[in-house]
Amino acid sequence: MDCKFIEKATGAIADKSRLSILIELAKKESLTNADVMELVGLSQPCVSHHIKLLIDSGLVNSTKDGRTAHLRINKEAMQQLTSFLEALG
Amino acid sequence: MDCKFIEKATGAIADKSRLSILIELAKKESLTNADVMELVGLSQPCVSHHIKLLIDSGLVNSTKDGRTAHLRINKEAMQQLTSFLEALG
DNA sequence: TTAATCCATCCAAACTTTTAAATATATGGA
DNA sequence: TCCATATATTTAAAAGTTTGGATGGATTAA
Repeated sequence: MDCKFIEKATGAIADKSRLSILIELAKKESLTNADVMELVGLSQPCVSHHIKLLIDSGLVNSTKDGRTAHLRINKEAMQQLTSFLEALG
Repeated sequence: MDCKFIEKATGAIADKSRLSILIELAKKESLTNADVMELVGLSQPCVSHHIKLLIDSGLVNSTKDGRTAHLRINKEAMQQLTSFLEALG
């Protein structure tokens, strides 16, 4: 039972902006930082910080294509979180 | 899609002490504040505060029996959270 | 009724998170 | 090379969270 992962993952989700990002990623498969800026209406450094948090939590992956970073949901991590919470209920 | 509930619920889980409480509640069915104090090793006011947060999130229910409060997992809420996260992955 | 128990609330200190301005780094195109 | 674009980092302020001491209300026991 990796509680540290659960804490980080739930903490990453527990914010209006980051939750919007995750919901959008579930629909769109991939987003750039610029897409996220438009989505959440925050400054570029702030968006960059939220994205870093999501990546650090393990729930999101980033791959760089030239100067553009593409975000995706990490389905395995999301599945791991879901299974854990399912076991609590 | 009730984002406010998801934010509150994940925020409630995203803490070492509260996560311990939820894990214990999944095992033991019911706990008193005194049980929780022993479990997490924090002061009574602090435990009371964490429990309030869990109740406010909807993930935990409290019923009072005399002066003793008994906590339980709210399985419906936990299920709702789990379904939401499953849909993200 | 008095004392003890269980929990909630108020307060304040320590710590963490959220946010943006300024700045830095890295890539791509002229 | 030089400039524009995309993202990251640094710094700092404002807001929020975590924690415990003191205190209060309600209930039970003596």
